[in-house]
Amino acid sequence: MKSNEIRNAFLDYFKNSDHKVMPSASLIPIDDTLLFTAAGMVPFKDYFLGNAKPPSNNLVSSQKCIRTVDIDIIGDTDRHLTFFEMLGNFSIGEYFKEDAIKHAYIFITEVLKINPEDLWFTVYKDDDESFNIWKNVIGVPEEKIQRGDKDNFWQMNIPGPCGPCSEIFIDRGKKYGDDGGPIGGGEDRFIEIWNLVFMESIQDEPYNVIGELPAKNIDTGMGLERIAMVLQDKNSPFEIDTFLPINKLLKPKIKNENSKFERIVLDHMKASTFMLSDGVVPTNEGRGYILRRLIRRAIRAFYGLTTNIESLEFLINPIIDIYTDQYPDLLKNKDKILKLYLTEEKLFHKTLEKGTIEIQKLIKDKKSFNEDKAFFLFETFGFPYELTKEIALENGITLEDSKYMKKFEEHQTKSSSFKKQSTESFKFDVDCNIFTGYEETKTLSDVLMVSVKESSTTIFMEKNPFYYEAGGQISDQGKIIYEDNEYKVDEVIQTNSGAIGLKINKSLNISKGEKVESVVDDSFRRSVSKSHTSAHIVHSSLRKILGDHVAQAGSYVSPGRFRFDFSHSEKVSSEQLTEIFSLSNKNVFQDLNVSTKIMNIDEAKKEGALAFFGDKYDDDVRVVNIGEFSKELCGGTHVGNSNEIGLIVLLNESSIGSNLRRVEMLSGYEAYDFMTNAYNSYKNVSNILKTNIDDVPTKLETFLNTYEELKSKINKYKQLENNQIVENISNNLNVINKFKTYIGSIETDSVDSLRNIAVTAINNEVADYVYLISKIDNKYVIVSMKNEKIIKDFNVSNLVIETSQNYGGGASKDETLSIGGGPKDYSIDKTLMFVNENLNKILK
RNA sequence: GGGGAUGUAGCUCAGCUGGAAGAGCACCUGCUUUGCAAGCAGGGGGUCGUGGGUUCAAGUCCCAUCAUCUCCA
Repeated sequence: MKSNEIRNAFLDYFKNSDHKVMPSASLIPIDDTLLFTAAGMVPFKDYFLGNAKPPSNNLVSSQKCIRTVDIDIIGDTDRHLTFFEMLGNFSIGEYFKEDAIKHAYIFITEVLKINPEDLWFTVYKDDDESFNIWKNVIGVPEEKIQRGDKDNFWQMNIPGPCGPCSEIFIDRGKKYGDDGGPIGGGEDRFIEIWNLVFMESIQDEPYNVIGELPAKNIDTGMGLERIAMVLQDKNSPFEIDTFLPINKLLKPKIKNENSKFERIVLDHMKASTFMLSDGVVPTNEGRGYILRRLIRRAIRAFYGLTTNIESLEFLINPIIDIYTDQYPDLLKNKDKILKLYLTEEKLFHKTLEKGTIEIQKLIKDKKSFNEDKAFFLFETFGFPYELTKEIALENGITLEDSKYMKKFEEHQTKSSSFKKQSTESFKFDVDCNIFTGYEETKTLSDVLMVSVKESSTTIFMEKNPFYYEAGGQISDQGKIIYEDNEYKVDEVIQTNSGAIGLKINKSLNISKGEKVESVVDDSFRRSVSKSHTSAHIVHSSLRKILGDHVAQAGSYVSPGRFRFDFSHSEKVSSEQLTEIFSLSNKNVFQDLNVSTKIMNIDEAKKEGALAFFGDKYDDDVRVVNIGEFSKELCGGTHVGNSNEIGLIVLLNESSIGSNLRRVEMLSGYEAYDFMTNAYNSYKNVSNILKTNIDDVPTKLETFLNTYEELKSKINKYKQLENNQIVENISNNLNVINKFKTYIGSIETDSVDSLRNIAVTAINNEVADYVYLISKIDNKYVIVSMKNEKIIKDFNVSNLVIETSQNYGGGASKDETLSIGGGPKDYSIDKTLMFVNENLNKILK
């Protein structure tokens, strides 16, 4: 069976068993605590946690996934992949163990027609219920059901649902390993194909089971690549139909066989293609960094396979072809994928070149080149260790992996010292309170819960107009009114379950059931909304002027001020910026109606609404329309009409990492204020220049030109003045033993001049030795110079250092030209006398 | 979030224990040549990332900050 057929068979089977088919979500989860969608249930997390209502209690999906925990072992095993598709059926509080097991068994044996005799099963050690279902309901022989420990218990790293699971294995026969079943037998022989998770318990913070879940859930996952491998009778997933076309292209380029490298290239290029398509941009942190590592590892592995330096670009189009039916976005994003991939490849080449230069520098000193240096190269320049090792070997240096790894681990522990988040956790037994902030800024409501801690009170109302920081928009500010007293809201907080609470830094005596009015600061809210709507307009303009590859990478929306980060690989030219912001403001002045609509996700996508981070999975999403100009999924607050924004002003465009740019802007009154100040300054300039505003640039230019002319004239005069002084010197020379010397105090205005005088006197051979002292800005400066061709064996700096000490300073140690001085007062005459005496002794 | 490195002419970079801002390429002018990175002579171009501090004196030392690269989380 082809992968496509398996996928369709799976979806069809469950569709016919009363499941709703859900499309594959983006690889970037909405949940920002996760790096990637790593399992089929990730997009449904909120349903399982009870934070949102599912469109149907029974769901089925084929979900694209990225799993990077074992990135380092990819290629070493037959089983691991970075990118894979997860087939899964889910039940939120409807069917449980028995039906889940039945469905799985029927699908595997009847639809996929796998011989029941090849199947093995595991259950959690205490889970007799599942054991009995397999044994009695399905009729599996007892010896083929094994009891496992941790591997058969599913839990997340947060307090919440957890539960035992049952796994289905296929015995691939003796040639793949030892007897003994999945627990105890050969790993490559007994292949896990399906994991059935029975969410039935609740765990607390250190992950101990503390009770039963009121609504029990089913979450299952079957790796498509793995089942395809079994059905297509291949040794590894790299040989199945979704790898075949690219494998065929790679094979002819291979000069040095290495199955690990080969697998890395295939796997990582596929994963990278999907990640790029879903909007991940290679950068140096978070998701982008994972992507960068994947791309770079692929390139490095490819270099291990071939002798021709060639781009791996040739694999991208075929990968898109393989998946284009199932994931049409790939084709749509083709240009973006290729462009971003190639810039990353180029960047990596640069890194390698730079690293090569650095290693050549370090390896010159062969004795001191060691594992520490190798790690330094890796850590600071990203130069791969294997390459360092090779180059070291060419230079007769052997590096020990264990020493290198020790450095690596030190670095890891140093980096992982994370700062503790001080999130207070509230046990809150109400789903969610109601957000009224879209309609009003003042709400009178019942108090649901109050938490008093030390000197602060956090109040949860049934209804609440305060916006909690999300989608870049900062939390609202305001107050609450209780028994005619007003209290400032110091912080808006959100519980794990999504309820919004207002924290007041005072101890208040309010109890459940009382009425409290919460009031959002109106002008604050209006100001934020102006910025948020502006951000959408700018986003749209950026895409129109720069292209569709522009994707939001983050934003910050506050009153009057907002910024927008987006993927783009080069500096935005000032012409483009002008275009972008004139387009944005034109739309502001177009009086575009801003409307929000709750609509079906598919419908919204069909209409081309832009989604920020991945796709929302509620059937109903909130879409913000700004006329026809912008359409985005968004939960934030907005103005009613674009003209309320007033004005959008660009402050700055900059880079915030490779492939990431940031624009910072002002909106509303702040924009006006900025422009007015700018205009006033400009007007001031025109007043100072005594010209009208339009002529400022030309006038300024002529001024600058004359300034330059004058400057050079002054320099000329200064030179003349200096020459005068030099001439004066020439008339007052003291000849000591044929050497023409001058020792004296000079009146001048800068160190530069003094030095210049000395240099002119010596270079023009007016004198053979000068010692000049000058008082400039209440400090003493001494310059002494000799003609090194005539006076040898004499270090002029000695005298300068010695005399400078009287002034509380020091001097340079140059033998020919020494500069020194100091801030303390000391008699110039005495100094000159001292120098005279000493010079006489030295030169005679 | 934590570590490491870098920021000097349009580009690539040098600048040691503080003491006269440099090289190569590119550019401009002239000459010589008209053939593969042409040669010779001359020239323009720098707030030494930014802001403080120490010092008689900071590209160089200290502090802060920004940007870029890189590793880890």
